[in-house]
Parts: sequence; C-alpha cells; structure tokens
Amino acid sequence: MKTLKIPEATIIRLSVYSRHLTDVDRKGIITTSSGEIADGVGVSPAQVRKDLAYFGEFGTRGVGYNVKDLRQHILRILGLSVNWSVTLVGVGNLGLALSSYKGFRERGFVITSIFDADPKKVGTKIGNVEVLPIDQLETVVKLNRTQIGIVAVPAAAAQEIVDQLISAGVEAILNFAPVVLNVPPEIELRNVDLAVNLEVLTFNVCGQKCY
Amino acid sequence: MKTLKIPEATIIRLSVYSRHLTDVDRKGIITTSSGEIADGVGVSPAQVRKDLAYFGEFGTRGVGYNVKDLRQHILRILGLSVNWSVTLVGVGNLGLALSSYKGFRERGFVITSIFDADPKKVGTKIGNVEVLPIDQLETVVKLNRTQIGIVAVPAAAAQEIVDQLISAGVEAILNFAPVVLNVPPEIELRNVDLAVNLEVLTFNVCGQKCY
DNA sequence: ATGTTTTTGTTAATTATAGCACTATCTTAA
DNA sequence: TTAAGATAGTGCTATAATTAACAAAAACAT
Ligand SMILES: NC(=O)c1ccc[n+]([C@@H]2O[C@H](COP(=O)([O-])OP(=O)(O)OC[C@H]3O[C@@H](n4cnc5c(N)ncnc54)[C@H](O)[C@@H]3O)[C@@H](O)[C@H]2O)c1
Ligand SMILES: NC(=O)c1ccc[n+]([C@@H]2O[C@H](COP(=O)([O-])OP(=O)(O)OC[C@H]3O[C@@H](n4cnc5c(N)ncnc54)[C@H](O)[C@@H]3O)[C@@H](O)[C@H]2O)c1
Repeated sequence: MKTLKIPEATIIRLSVYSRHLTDVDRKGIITTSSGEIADGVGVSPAQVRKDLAYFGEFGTRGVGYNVKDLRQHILRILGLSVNWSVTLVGVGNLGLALSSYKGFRERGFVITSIFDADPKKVGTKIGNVEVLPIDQLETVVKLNRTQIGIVAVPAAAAQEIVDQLISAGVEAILNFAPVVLNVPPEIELRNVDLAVNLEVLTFNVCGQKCY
Repeated sequence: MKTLKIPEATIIRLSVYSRHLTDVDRKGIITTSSGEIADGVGVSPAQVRKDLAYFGEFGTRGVGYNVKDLRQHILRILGLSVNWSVTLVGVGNLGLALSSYKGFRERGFVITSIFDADPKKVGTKIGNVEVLPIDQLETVVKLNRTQIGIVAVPAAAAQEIVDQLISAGVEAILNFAPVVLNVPPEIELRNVDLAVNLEVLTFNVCGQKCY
C-alpha cells in the first residue's frame, strides 16, 4: 500500500473519468483507451494514464481498458463501493434543491436525515425523510453513524452547525455557506462557493486587463 | 500591463480575501496585515503577499493594508467594479434556488433574464424577472448584452443550451450539469459538480486506504 | 537623530504537478 | 513464427506553485 501523496486534481479527474465511463458503458462499449477517455473528458491521454498509475495497473498494453472493470476500480478508489450516509442541515432554497437531487443517490450518497431550525419546516417530509429540529442533530447523526454533513444554512450559522456535526461524529463536510470555517485537521472540509466561481469567470473575461 | 500568467488558485483566494475584508470592514477596522488576513482565511501570510504582488503594491511596509482600499483594489482586479448581466437557464429545483440567491447581487451579478423549456414555468415571475421560453434566449441575451450564463438544466440538454448561449454572445458560463461540455477556447467555462465534491471527500475519508 | 521594530515586496529555494518520450506488452496478420 | 501496429506503464524533464528568506521602508521609542 502506497502512502504516496495523491494530487487533489487527480481525484477530481478520477471522479469525472468514472462518470464518463458510466456513459460509455451505457452505450454498450466494452473496451476503451486512455486516448478515448482523454477526448471524452478534455484532458491529455498521458494525464489519464498518470492518474490511474497512482493506484495500479488497470489496462492491457496494446489493448486498452475494459470499461466496466475500470469504472469499478475507480469507484472503489473513490470509496464508492459502499453507500454513504449523509445529513443535510438547512432546508432553505438551496437545501430543498439538494434534498431532491437524484444525482446523489446514483453515486451512493443517501440522505438519512435533514435538520432545520425553523419550526415551520420541522415535521415536513422531503421524499421520505422528515425534517427534524436542530437539537436532535447530535443524537440522530450518531445513531445513523452518518459520516458526511452538508451545510446549507446562512453563513452566520454555519460555524455553529459545523461544530455540532463534528461533535456528532461526522468525518466530512460539504459547505455551501460563503464563509471560512474552522475545523480540526482530521475533518475533511470542502466549500462550494458560487460567488467565487463567478468571480473567476469575471476575472478571466476581463482578459486580466481590468487591473 | 503584465501578461504574466496568474494561477487560478490565486484568483480563488483573492475572491475569498475580498469577502473576508468586507467582514473586517463591517467591524469598523481600518488597517490589517497579511498575517491577519492569512489567519482569517486559513492560508500563509507569504501566500497573501504573493497573491497581491501579481497585481501591484497595495500596502505600506511596517504598517499593513488599508482595509477599504485593499478590498476595492481586489474587487477591481476581479472585474467587480461594474455590474454583470447574468442569464439563468433552467428553473428546476436548483435554478429556483439560484434565482433567489441574494449573494449574487451583493457581488454585482444581476440576473437579467431567466429561461425554461417547460410551458408551465414560462410566464411565471421570479422576483421581478419573468421566465421566458427558450426560443427567446438568443434575442433577449443579445439585447441585454448579457455576458454570463448559468446552466441549470438536465445534463442531456446542457450542451445544446451552452451552444445557444455562445451564439447569443455570452462570454462566460457557469455549468451545474454533471457533464463535460465543449466550448471554444475564448469562452470561459466553469463547472460546479456536486458529486465530484462529495467524492473528493469520500476519497479522503477513506484515508486513501480503500484501494 | 538614531536605532529598533514591524511588515511589506521580492527574490530564491523547494515542492508539486503536468507533459513528454521511451519501453514493455499485447493483438493481429502475413 | 515473426513482424507490425497499438497502447499501457514509467521515468525524466519542464513548468508551475508554494514556501521560506531577506532586503527595503515606514513608524516609533529613546
Ligand atoms: N440559494 C442559493 O442558490 C445559494 C447558492 C450558493 C450558496 N448559498 C448559501 O447556502 C446557504 C443556504 O442558502 P439558502 O438560499 O437556502 O438560504 P435560506 O435562507 O433559504 O435557507 C436557510 C435555511 O437554514 C435554516 N437555518 C437558519 N439557521 C439555522 C440554524 N442555526 N440551524 C439550522 N437551520 C438553520 C433556515 O430555517 C432556512 O431553512 C447560505 O449560506 C447561502 O449563502 C445559497
Ligand atoms: N438539484 C440539485 O441540487 C443539483 C445539484 C447539483 C447539480 N444539479 C444539476 O443541475 C441541473 C438542474 O438540476 P435540477 O435538480 O434543478 O433539475 P430539474 O429537473 O428540477 O430542473 C431542470 C429544469 O430545466 C428545464 N429544462 C429541461 N430541458 C430544458 C431545455 N432544453 N431548455 C431549457 N430548460 C430546460 C426543465 O423544465 C426544468 O425546469 C441538472 O443538470 C442537475 O444534474 C442539481
């Protein structure tokens, strides 16, 4: 087992490769190559091979990769050979969209609990999951052994929620609130920041000429 | 005018710095330092200075940075000294959340038009913007000189929508559909992919031990 | 005044990432 | 059986990004 440091960019690409392979597989295609994958996702063939090489040898020289096999291998690498229990905190505009997103389940992410502070929302059902009051977060998350928390509350409440998620045993957090959160190093945190994404766009559109 | 290549990571951090400075400014603080900014956003002081150094000298040695000034400078660098006209395509679960997101306008992004293919949605109003049929996209986007398009349609429709946005003159696209899109090189494209984000988390939670 | 402290801007070193070129191995067909 | 073609895996090179170190400049205290 290698303790090699894997670039995050590699993981992101692996996720995209696996999605691409799902499409290719659906078309009934049996075998593919680093070149075809590269074309399909817009990177270089060398990059595809390099990314895979971190984890082993999955292809056959002169032939290529078996689509189903490679897909399964990548899913396994990403930790997707099992389902993950996910909790969603905050069922506002965004939380509601997330809670009904089917792309979740397809990849093995199962929303097992939903919380909100608003009494009007508590008790309502989203799909077959009931919205629970925030004071039950710790108990329920512990009970379900939920490993992933999604934060979709206002920025002002995000740190408090994150602290609760962590003390409830969550190991990874996906945060949509536009705020820098403090978490201990053993907790995995990723931020999805809409404004930041748009601002990278505007910077580039300016042709970097605006300043 | 430098033609220096700026790392994308730098732009992302600048966006975060500017948000942090907005908070600091709201607290009435006049002066700050690279160290304080670094603490506030979780990077190193050297990184902060390096990022800023790409664009000029904004501080005073021995003193630090004027909060308001630096904030304004960064906003200018990011192209946020003017408002941007944005069009949103697809008002499903996600599109609806995005259309009512206030964080947009705060940074100068104004949704000037919304489109959907569903006749039941066309004609409804979101805020004070009416949902228009998709066949008016080109005309309206051209009329408004809209520069940014947000794609929140199903994956199967995304490429088609992107093509229409581009032929309508949009220069930058933020895509939420989980699909690899083809755009000409002069078009700025960013993808926000929820599954990918979660999968980076699961990979890391596995401690890279799962494979 | 002058030296001390602070903190920036910048240069140098280190580390990380991507790209390329080459080698090994498999398939196929003569 | 062997040669030709294809394509994965790999080590090396080049590029990019981050970190660290240091010199320049401002403020402040003596
Ligand atoms: N709406 C979007 O498109 C969008 C896009 C990007 C980022 N965001 C961010 O995502 C977050 C949610 O956005 P939104 O538009 O859904 O906001 P919202 O106001 O519609 O929803 C927030 C929800 O969180 C709940 N809440 C508030 N405080 C809470 C607490 N302490 N504990 C539990 N629940 C609490 C509220 O009751 C509400 O249901 C915000 O931080 C926002 O900045 C939203
Ligand atoms: N819902 C989420 O939380 C979420 C999260 C991440 C990514 N996404 C992605 O964002 C996209 C939208 O997700 P959603 O949940 O809002 O889906 P949705 O089905 O609720 O909404 C899609 C909307 O697009 C419209 N549409 C369909 N085809 C169209 C076309 N050709 N032109 C214009 N409009 C068209 C539909 O009428 C509908 O209103 C999808 O690609 C989805 O995978 C969604």
